[in-house]
Amino acid sequence: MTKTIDRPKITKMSDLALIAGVSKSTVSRALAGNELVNKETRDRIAALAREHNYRINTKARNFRTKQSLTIGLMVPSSQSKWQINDPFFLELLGSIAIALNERGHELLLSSAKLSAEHGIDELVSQSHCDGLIFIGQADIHQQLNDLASFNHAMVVWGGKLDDQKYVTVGGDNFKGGYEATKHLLSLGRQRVALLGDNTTVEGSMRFAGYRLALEEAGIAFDELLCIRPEAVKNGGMKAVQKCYDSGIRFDALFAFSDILAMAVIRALTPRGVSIPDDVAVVGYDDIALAGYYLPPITSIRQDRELGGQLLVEKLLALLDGEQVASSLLETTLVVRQSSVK
Amino acid sequence: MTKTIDRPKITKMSDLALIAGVSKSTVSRALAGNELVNKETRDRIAALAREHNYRINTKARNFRTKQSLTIGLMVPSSQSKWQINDPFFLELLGSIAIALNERGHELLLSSAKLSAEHGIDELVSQSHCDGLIFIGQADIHQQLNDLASFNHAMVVWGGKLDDQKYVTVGGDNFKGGYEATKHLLSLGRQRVALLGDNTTVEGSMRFAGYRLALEEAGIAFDELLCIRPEAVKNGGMKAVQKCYDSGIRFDALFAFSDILAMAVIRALTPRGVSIPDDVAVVGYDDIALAGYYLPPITSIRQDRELGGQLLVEKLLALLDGEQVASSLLETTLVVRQSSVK
DNA sequence: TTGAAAGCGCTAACAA
DNA sequence: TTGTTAGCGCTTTCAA
Repeated sequence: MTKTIDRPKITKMSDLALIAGVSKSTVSRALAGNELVNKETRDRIAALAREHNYRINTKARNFRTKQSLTIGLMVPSSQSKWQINDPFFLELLGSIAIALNERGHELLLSSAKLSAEHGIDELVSQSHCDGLIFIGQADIHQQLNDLASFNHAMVVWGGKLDDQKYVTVGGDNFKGGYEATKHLLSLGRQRVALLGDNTTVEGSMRFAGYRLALEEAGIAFDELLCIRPEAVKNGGMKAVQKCYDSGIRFDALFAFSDILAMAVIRALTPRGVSIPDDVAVVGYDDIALAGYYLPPITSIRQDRELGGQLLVEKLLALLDGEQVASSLLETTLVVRQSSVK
Repeated sequence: MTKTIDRPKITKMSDLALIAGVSKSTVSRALAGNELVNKETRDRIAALAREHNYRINTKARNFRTKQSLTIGLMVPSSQSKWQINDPFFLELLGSIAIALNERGHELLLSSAKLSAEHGIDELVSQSHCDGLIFIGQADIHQQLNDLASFNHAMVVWGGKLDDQKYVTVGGDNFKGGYEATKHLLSLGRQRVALLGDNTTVEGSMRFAGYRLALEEAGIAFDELLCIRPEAVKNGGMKAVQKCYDSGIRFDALFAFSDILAMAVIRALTPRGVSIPDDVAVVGYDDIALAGYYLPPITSIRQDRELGGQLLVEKLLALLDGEQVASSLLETTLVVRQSSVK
């Protein structure tokens, strides 16, 4: 009786070692590119591995080396669901994924909501990743600080705060707010309204920029022109409608996001207000669709490619035990037809 | 000399076992909620774990159990970069993340491009996940089939094909195309143009629906009215402009995505064409921004919440060794002002 | 330059 | 109901 000898399936290092006629350790070293192993032997083992379709077991490897080459991404949200309704975040996400991948890491998406019982630290220790990227500080600055002091490798997309213990990468919100407003004023507009939440970290800085620009132009700040989006669906549009219908008039508006800028346009157009003739509008973030709108939206651009790259670089540096500083990214004004015909 | 006895840091199960006065195995069972262990003991150990801030080592656990509770998500792209420029995919991504999380799984984002040297199977074996979700079949149907026959747990968002060996969840593209066209015809429009790539799996089915609707209305198909977006930035807009400027006229247009519908509107509006008076436009996907556009865009809605949920359920069932069938999701027409005043 | 051996922290078969 | 024991597949000292 002849046994059918089909090539045995190579699933572990020891199998490959057997075939190669060397020890497990040598295979391990060879596959890791360790120079201790003869270049010749190394190549031979690599070839053998390829030939037998052997792939190192990452789970065993990660377990043994106590690292995963995986980075977790969290989008803090006080809401119950994973709410990346902000296209900007999504675009940033893409650039982070690319940057990580180029460096041989994987990206783990955490849809986890933060709550009292399930704090961040629980998430962190549960998640199978070496480091963390947070997109947005929202209202969890304190929690982030706590986490950072626990010595977790983490970076945050957002603004820099005085007492902050974590590393951030973020656009210059102050400058962005300043430039948006200045642009509107330079068009000769006198009554520049504001639409956005100025209680968040980012919002308050944009607000400060807005105020400075007004001040420099010698225009008094008018609380009535500060519109807060309501916390409901189409909240931005409703707030603007309410404001306008109450008789308040303005000839320009700076919105804290492109989505809000679109809301303004949708609110005012049906009321016979022409954009930009009657009201010039500037948004923020310059999301892809900003240029697709009608009229195309003037916006403050934040470089998400660079942002994602920096977040990743800093985090990996942190993991290597290096000292890392926060970065403030340049913003640029992209002029389109929502402000200038 | 007195030794300072600070509470030892509990990092492994055996430590906790020592404290609890039981064996490692019992702790393991207790923490896993195994009913074999006395409810009393179980609770005691759980309390102890919490008290000592012990968290099970997931890497060791995953290694041992040969599973990771992690699902990989891939967006096939022939491009060199991770191109989720399609907002619909991003919204689907969100619902997948939520569905996975509710079931205790994590989501690994693969930004990997597919190429000749680095095929899918390599990606799969490299990645640390139990199963895979593909968003879109694009042009890799054959590769997906190969992969599926290799017995990989995988589900695909997309259309169902005859020779397909993998499980899909997707909208009814045929019906979607049919309804979009029928809607336009029901408005009394006679010359319904089409904007989209009808060579993809999804596109060809929408195209078939379009043709059927025309046929039923007794309107001859006109090749000239089929506009293909160019493979460049703003390709949709350019293609429509070129078509229009060459003198071709139509009174309605069905676009294969909302983004394309926006492109149509941007292309025609400056030429004095009124939407929807002169040309009624229908898009596809009903992305969040479709309702935000000016005019708001009539669109074929695909239920992404349900889609994400089904993808996840099917994949987990597959992992449990169950037999799973593909799903065709209902589409609904959402009428807005781009087609009806 | 290579091999032998120990062990990462956990689970699960088997025994008690 | 609990404990004992034997690994999972890999990396890494240490010794040769």
